[in-house]
Amino acid sequence: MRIGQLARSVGVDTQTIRFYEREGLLPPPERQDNGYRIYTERHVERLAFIRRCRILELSLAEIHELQRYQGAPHQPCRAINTLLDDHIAQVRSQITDLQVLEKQLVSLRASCNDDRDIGACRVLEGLSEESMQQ
Amino acid sequence: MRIGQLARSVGVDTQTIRFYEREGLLPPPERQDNGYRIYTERHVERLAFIRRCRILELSLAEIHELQRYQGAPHQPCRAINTLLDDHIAQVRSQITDLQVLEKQLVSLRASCNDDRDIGACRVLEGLSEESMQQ
DNA sequence: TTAAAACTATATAGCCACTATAAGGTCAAT
DNA sequence: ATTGACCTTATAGTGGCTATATAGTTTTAA
Ligand SMILES: [Zn+2]
Ligand SMILES: [Zn+2]
Ligand SMILES: [Zn+2]
Ligand SMILES: [Zn+2]
Repeated sequence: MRIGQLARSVGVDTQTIRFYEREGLLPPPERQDNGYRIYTERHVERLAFIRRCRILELSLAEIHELQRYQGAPHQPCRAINTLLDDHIAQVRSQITDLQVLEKQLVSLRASCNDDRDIGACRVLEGLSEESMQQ
Repeated sequence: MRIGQLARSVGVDTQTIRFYEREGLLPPPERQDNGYRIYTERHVERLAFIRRCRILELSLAEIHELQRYQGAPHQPCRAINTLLDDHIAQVRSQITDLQVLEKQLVSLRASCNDDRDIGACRVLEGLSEESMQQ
């Protein structure tokens, strides 16, 4: 199959496929005489794997690491689970940070209503005050 | 004061200050004969404002917009509050997305322990299965 | 006094994971 | 013969910095 069909069947852009190839995540496929890339079912699976990892927001480096593990099936899988644990920890830390952020924003927003002049807007005041610093 | 002192007093890198100047967030300061930038207290305040906005993860475009509002103090502040409301909505949506992500990751992680061969690792299986797609 | 350290300047590239644009070659159908 | 859909490579842009290279200036210390 050609790149367009692969792209449609997995739901990514053709540019993204070429990008993954350049980044070493997708093996370079055979070429037709005219230079067109020709993909196999293996490529579909490989690309789908990448996409599922990306949905979980694993980085390309992490996906690369997982692919290396796939090539060594007789080693213990501790490293894979460690990778996942680290990623989960990072997602949790992002959530916590954003929750702190949300509180600060809501508190700032609550300091003003919509019926003031900008010159008297407490939101702008809040952003201009030293007290808001951290 | 020169750029280094401004940087230290607000807690940013000198490069960041020059970057903000290029982006139009910080007005170009006077220069000494040798070309060195000379800043005033106004610049300190302006940079501190930017930094406080950045702590709240407002984008440079949003900060630019707020600065424009500061120049028109006799207009109603509705636009400011709308900007903040939009930003809060976006932060909340990020939190929700990350919470969904966390659940998926934890569920995937729970499917395996550390004592398997990579060839039998359920985490890798999960990432390779079509069922995980969405 | 001079050499080193610390500061300043500009310009340019890199980060991440794409996305967009340009400029062109290939192929099937009309 | 031309349209249109597809393919190719190369290059630049996104955001908000951060790092590097190269060079000029000021301050400090031997
Ligand atoms: Zn990760
Ligand atoms: Zn207001
Ligand atoms: Zn925002
Ligand atoms: Zn496992």
